[in-house]
Order: sequence, then structure tokens, then C-alpha cells
Amino acid sequence: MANPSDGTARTVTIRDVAAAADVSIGTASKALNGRGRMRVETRDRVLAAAERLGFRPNPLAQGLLAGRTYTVGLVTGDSFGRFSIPVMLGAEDALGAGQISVFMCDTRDDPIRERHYVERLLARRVEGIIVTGRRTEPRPGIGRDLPVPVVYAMTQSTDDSDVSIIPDDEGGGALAARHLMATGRTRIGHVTGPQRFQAARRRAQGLTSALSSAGLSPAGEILYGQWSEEWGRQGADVLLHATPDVDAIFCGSDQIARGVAETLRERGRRVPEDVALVGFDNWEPMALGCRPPLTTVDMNLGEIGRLAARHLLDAIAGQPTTGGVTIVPASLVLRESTRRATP
Amino acid sequence: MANPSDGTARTVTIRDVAAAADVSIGTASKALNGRGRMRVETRDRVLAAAERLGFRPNPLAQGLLAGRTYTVGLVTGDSFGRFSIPVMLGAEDALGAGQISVFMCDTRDDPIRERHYVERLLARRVEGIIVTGRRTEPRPGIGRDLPVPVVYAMTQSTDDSDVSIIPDDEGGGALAARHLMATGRTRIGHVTGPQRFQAARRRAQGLTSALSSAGLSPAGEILYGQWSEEWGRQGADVLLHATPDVDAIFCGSDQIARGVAETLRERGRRVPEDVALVGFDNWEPMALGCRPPLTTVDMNLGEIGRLAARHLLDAIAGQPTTGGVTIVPASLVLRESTRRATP
DNA sequence: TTGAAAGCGCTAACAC
DNA sequence: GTGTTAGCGCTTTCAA
Repeated sequence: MANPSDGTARTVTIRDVAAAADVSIGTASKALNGRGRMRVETRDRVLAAAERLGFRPNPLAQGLLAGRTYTVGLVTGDSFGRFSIPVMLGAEDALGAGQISVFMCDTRDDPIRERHYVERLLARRVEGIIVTGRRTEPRPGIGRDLPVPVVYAMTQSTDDSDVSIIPDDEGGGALAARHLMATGRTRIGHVTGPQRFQAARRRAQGLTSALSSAGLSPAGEILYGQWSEEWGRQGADVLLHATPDVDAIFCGSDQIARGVAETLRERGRRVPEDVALVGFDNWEPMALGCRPPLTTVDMNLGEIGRLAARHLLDAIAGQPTTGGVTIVPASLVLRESTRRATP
Repeated sequence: MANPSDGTARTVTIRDVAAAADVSIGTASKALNGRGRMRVETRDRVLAAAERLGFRPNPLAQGLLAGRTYTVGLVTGDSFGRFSIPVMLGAEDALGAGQISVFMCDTRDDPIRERHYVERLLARRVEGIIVTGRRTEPRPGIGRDLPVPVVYAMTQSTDDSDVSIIPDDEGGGALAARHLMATGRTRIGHVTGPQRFQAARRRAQGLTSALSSAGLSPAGEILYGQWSEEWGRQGADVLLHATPDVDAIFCGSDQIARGVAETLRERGRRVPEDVALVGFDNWEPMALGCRPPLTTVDMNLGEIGRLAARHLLDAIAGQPTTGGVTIVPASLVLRESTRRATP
């Protein structure tokens, strides 16, 4: 279709179309863009020629003239990992619909590379930049007074006037707590990641607040540790020793929850009959591989990406997107690990 | 830096630089590109002006003239999943070094979307396209007689004349087998994914060939099933019943291996003392979370991506990249699950 | 209704 | 050494 007959791959220009339709270049342009007035016959002749030759307008030339590139940059420090991918998909969704293409760059969490990529993107005249990360921890922005709008997704700039879209860690924790209480649990423990992570602290905070609204408090200490299965196994042991009558455990991640589930099984506690279990992330391979499959908090990462993209599009369109942090609500995915306890 | 004083974000053109340095546009261009001969003083004056104004050449204009865009497209059907990501990183690595930027597109495994994205990439005048996938299964190509070179990475076109870079599933299977034999195992079972997957069949084939070279054959039937932990648990049960004296199990994926490991533990078989275990994928969260941590085959996906990118760059540069399939060797990552059995 | 010409930002000949 | 010119592919006046 691109080059019907011969093997040479020369690109078809509007000049070729005009020649084939026996009109001037200007007329061909108008015909192709439906602009201006002209005889239907002429327009059809041009369109037919374009079709026949497989003409595609060169967006570089169009952009050069329009002063636009219809591209944005997507910078990630997460090596396109588990968190940034859904965000990217959401963003691509929203952007692709608007005919905007996305340049991807992976910084490997290296500020030098990041700087380098941002330069490159600006040189390419992207119309905006989305920055995603592995953590919601505030991080230095990618630069002040950049000539294009920037949105931080699933990460947050230390500069409050920047636009950041982050998940609702606290709300997610509360969601888990309320669900566990609704299934009749009252002695709810918490095993989570390192305390230095904002995400861990906020999830714990959400749990604690929701419990305290019901006149409860967490069972035992909140156990901060690592984001690993190994820690889940250890943490569960610690919890079972300190608070043997625990009847539910909320975990800071699905990986931790898997570790916890293993220890529970080995200690003879049935899930969910004896102890209910809630994870965080809804990382399906983990949550579904768990025994039993894991009820878990979903951060709606795709929505974060879509929202980030929409903010960016608005900013590009000149809308006065007000800076600041937007929090996307989390939701709960119900599975076997919290089936209601038989009364 | 971009726009020093005022708030307006007007882009600085070479015209501005020339004016500021009080030279003609042509001279400014030469100075900036180190082309032609000129007084050092003039060159410095231009460079200083460019620096001061924060001039960045507009690559659209440059490309328009050069007839190049310095971009390639990356089309994935894997939703940027576990397999395509490392491939993409590898590709980005090789391309980024050459100042080529990457447009990413996710087709969600939908041919319509794929067609659409390919059109869009071609319209954008990418200089080449890399197609990645979730499976190595041959798939219809993205189009014949495209005006730019195409390379399939981690997937394969049904058209043998296309360039495809795939992992060495068979070699990986053989690697696992030889390693198990080297640690003294002789009754080696195999639990893997659905037989309709080429990857599953090839891994099994690799195992079988390597064993037979040593005068051995697999312990029991080769158990084809699903790519899930659940199946790993079941498969291990089946295997233990049919072949109780099995002393090693090679699994078609790390997820399956985790399931197998669980069943083994529950049946009182120690890993690796009684039964050694090898997985496939080196998917770290899975392999490291396993008890014990899993020895597993790594497909070197990053290398697949790098190689794909290099093929593409060669093709773009006009090198007669010969079509056909390139197989990237796998390697073995040693962990606890195959520590040598004490003699 | 159509065509001619200017210009988007840049580079490469070729004059001066 | 430096400036002038033409032109990459396209859109958009403005004249015919």
C-alpha cells in the first residue's frame, strides 16, 4: 500500500499528489484538509490521487509550520516497573486518543540520566512531560521554569506548586480496615514496609484512624520492616507471638501478605477462618498465587496515569491547571482471604 | 535557563542567535555545527550568544532538511509487561546511545489497535519499528512492504524473511538439565505450561535432549498444564505420585516452580536436599520470594532488546541485515534451590 | 475556483 | 571568512 509498484521506498509528498491530480500544491493542500472552497470534482481528484499514491502528510513539516509537535515525553525512574507501567498505559490511553505520541525515557533512577533525557525531550520540542516513579516520596522536580508543563504521576515533586497525582495510601489503609471490621474482625494487626516510606506511614495511618473511629486500635505494634515476602514471614511470627489472638492482618504490600499467609498456614491458622488477610497493590501474579487468593487494595494506577495525561493536555491547551497534589481514590478487590467469618 | 528573564516561553531560533551575535543566519549555523572555516572570535561570539539565549536547534527543522526523524517506534502487545519491559530497556539502551528517541505504543494485543499505531508511526516518519510480544509464538507480521525496517523481538513473524530475535528456550532447557545432572541428579521431572506454547515445547525438548545425551530420560511424563502457581502445586502432586523417587524438578516458569516448591514442602520433601528445583524466567520477585530462593534460567531479555535495536540501526544505516531468526543464548542464575546434594 | 508566493527553522551550496 | 540563496514538505494568505 505504501509503495504500490516499485521497490524504492521514496516517500510521497504533496507535490507528487498535486502533480498526479494536475493541480497546484496549494490546491492539493486545501483539498486534503477540506479547507477553502473548490469544485467537488477537483477535491475528489486530489483525494483519489493521494489515496492511490499512499500519501501521508509529513507531520514534521506540518508541525514546523504550526509550531507544534504533538508529542509529549514520559520519564520514568522505575525502569518501567510494576508501578509505572499501569500509569503509563493510562497516560498513553488519554494521550493517544488525542493523537499525541509519547516518547519514553527510562532514567534508571539516575539524576544524571534524567537531566540528560529532559534536555533531549525539550530539544525535541515535546509539548509536555509526565514524570513517573517507583515511590510516592517527594523528589526534587526535573527543573524550574521549563518551557513546557510537567506533571508528576505516582510520584511527587518537593515543590508544592508542581502538579502531582498520587494514590490514596491513607484512604487505602482505611478501606482495608473498614472492610475487615465489616467482616467481624476486631483484633487487626499490621505488617508493612520500612517506616521511612511515606506510603508505609500513610497506609498505617489510614488503618489506625479507621480503627479508632470504631473505638479500636491496631492489634499489637505496627510492624515496619521490608517490602519483601521474607519480612512478611518474620513479621507474622513476631505478631503471632506478641498478639496470639489476632484475627486479621492488614499488610503493606501483596508480597508481604504472601509471606504472612505462609507463616499463618505453617502455624496452623486458617485464612480467612481464623485470620483474615488484606494486601496492598493488587499485583495479580502475587495476589492470585497466594493461598488463598488475596483481598487487596488497588491504587488505580491506570486512573492516575489518565488523570496525569488529562492535566497535561489541559495545560498544553492553555488551561490554568492549578498546581498542587491530586489524590486518586483506591479501591478494594475482594478475594478469598477475607471471606466473612462464620458467626 | 530556558528563558532567562521574562515569563514568555517563546522559543529561541537560530535567527535570534544570529542577530545577537551580529552575523548572518548561515554563519550562525556553521558556527553552531563546527562546519566551515571562520574566525575563532566569530565562532565564539555565536556560541556565546546561543548559550546566553538558551538556543536549542529545532530537530523538526533539522530532520525536515535531512529527511530523517531520528525516531523509531516500539510496538508491544504485552501491555509493557514482564517480558517486553526488559526488552524495551535493552532496546532503549542501544537506541538512546545513538540519539534515537523511541515512540512507545501499546496495542493491548488487539490487531486493530496495532494496525492503527503502525499507521501513526509511519505517518510520523519513524525510521524503523521494533515489535515485541508476550509470547515467542510466530505471529502475522505488521505489514508487508513497509517503507521502514521492522524487527521482531521476543516474538516472531510468520514470515521467515522478517528479522526476529528470540530467546533460546531449548538451550535454556538444556542448561537446566545439565546443571541438575552436574549436581548429581538423575531422576529429573518436568512441570511446565500449556503444550500449545512453542516455548513450553522447546524447553521440554531442550531438557529431553540434554538428558538423553547423558543416557537419561525425564522422570515420568512431561506435565503440561498452565503458567500458574496453582498448576505448579497440582503438577508436583501428580509427579510425586507417579514418580516418588524424583530427585529434581525443572519447571517451565518461576511461577510454576513456586507452586511446586510449596507442594514439596508440604509433602515433606526438602529443597534442595531431597529434590532440586530449577525455574525459568528469573522473575526476581518470584524467584527470590520462593523458599528456598530459586535457581532459574534467565532469557537475557535485555540482550534481546539490544540486539533488536542494533539490527534495526544497521538496517536504517542501509546495512544488508539478512532476514531470519536470531536466537539469544539463555543463562542460568544459581540460587539455593539447587545447592549440590551432599554425597 | 484555482494558482503563486511567502514562510515555518534549519543547512548546504556557492558567491563575495 | 562571511553572507546570500535555495530548498526540505507543508499551510496559508492573497491575486488572478
